[in-house]
Amino acid sequence: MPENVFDLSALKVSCQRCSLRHLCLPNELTNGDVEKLDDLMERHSPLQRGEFLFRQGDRYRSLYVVRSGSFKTHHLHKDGTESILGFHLPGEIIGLTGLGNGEYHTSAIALERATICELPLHRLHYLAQLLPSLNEQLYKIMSNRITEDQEMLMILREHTAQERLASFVMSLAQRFKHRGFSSDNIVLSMTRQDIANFLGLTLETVSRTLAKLEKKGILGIERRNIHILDNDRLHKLSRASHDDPSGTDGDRKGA
Amino acid sequence: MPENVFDLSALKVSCQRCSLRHLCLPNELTNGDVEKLDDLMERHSPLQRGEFLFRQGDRYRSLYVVRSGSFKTHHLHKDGTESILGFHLPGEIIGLTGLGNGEYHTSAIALERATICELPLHRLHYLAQLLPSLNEQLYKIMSNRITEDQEMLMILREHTAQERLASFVMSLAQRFKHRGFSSDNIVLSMTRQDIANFLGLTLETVSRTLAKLEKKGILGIERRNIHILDNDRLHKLSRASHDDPSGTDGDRKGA
DNA sequence: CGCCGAATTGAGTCTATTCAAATGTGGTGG
DNA sequence: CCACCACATTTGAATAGACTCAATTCGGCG
Repeated sequence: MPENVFDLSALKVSCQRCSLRHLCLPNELTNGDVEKLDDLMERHSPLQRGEFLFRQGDRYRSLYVVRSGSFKTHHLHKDGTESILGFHLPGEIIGLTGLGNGEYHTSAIALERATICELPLHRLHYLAQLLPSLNEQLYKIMSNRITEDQEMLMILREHTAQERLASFVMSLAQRFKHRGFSSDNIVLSMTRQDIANFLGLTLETVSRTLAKLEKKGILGIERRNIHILDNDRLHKLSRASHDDPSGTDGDRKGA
Repeated sequence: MPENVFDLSALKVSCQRCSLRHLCLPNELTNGDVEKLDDLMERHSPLQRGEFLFRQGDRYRSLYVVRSGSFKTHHLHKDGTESILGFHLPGEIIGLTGLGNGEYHTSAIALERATICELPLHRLHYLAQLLPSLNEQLYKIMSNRITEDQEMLMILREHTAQERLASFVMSLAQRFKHRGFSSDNIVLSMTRQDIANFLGLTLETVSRTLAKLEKKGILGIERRNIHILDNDRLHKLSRASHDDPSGTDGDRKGA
């Protein structure tokens, strides 16, 4: 790649000049505080696709922020099956779980070539004194994370396959948009199986449902590339049953 | 009940003498620190069944700890339906969501007569400086909460009605046990509808499934009272499909 | 005693699953 | 260049678990 504007790993990185600054830990911090934070953070060489950032059961080391690329976190059950707990885009935090008992209870895996910033645990300990505003920021981040997980709970409990997929696509689109990327042309870095696992469906159902959304003219799908053709109808599908009783699509759930 | 040993609201309460001390915020704090915390906390007169502790959309006020009784938190959708996000027993924290955007995104309702302790937000702000160990404790609590929500996600995605119910009952039993109550005789303070909503099922399915567990001799059920008759089989049912491939019960999911 | 909500029980339906096979894609090596 | 393999994805048919609709029972309370 001759000119990759977003390949942050090639630059001498700093929070201050990072394009993700407003999405990430430094959000809402003063310039002086960002400078202090900068000294606490560590950077590393990129991870390749499939590489582990940490493994379930590892002693808790650090809080991580995705700088480029994407990750998935998953929990491994004793019988070998896995549960995907989330996908993580640039600017998002990995490693909020595990502070409680001192070890990660999930594994984090790069879905593509990716870079991260690291905030080691031992620095977290005196961070509250050094950077009170970052301490508050961390409270907010964790609180938001709880809220997000709870929203996911609601989606899983009350939504059909179609609604889950619609929510999933919209969520990704919004997160892309928030990062300055196109919001109606998203690239999936995960497999259908990963999506199915995350949404509590089978990969067949994901495939079928995406095909159905394509046939309706709501999405354009070519392998990992998804074009959002009709945002309004997608939005209606994603939460129609709860927040918007109207609907223009033909087939609906139930009698 | 003429002599209710656990009716803490009748005592002049303090964290130091509170029987919940080791379950609650003061956990792992030194005596001196608990004394400081004591000064930050506020107590109130009891709430009656059905009373709101706070409502969705209220400006964020405080972190709450259940002292006695129980609560449910739920999110109200625009169409009037509700999603129950959790049940809260003595020693458990309410109000971790909402720190992020400054307002509660759920409502908290007493399921029975209940008392709470309150830690106002404006005190949280300087708490990090005053009580560094409590600050760390709060990180742990929030981290654990994220972990719990994620475990709930896994249950909802991969478990049948029977497995969900088994997990739910076991979770309650463990939490009761942890509080010094009987672990094989639990009293439900919530309705079947609440349980169904929480587990992503219908109340009919909850009723039927509980009946099935009773017929198997695993549970004894009389209205809101549940006796755990066969803990081993209950445990197997709750997560047999993932963490324990063996099973002694007759009917299983799938082919 | 009768009302009302909570809970149980029954019958039929539907969504998503399971099992199965085919298609497509990318990479490897002859 | 193309055969071949591994893997992801699509598509089809049948099954099953949970849902919806509906009626009944139970229990508390005025």
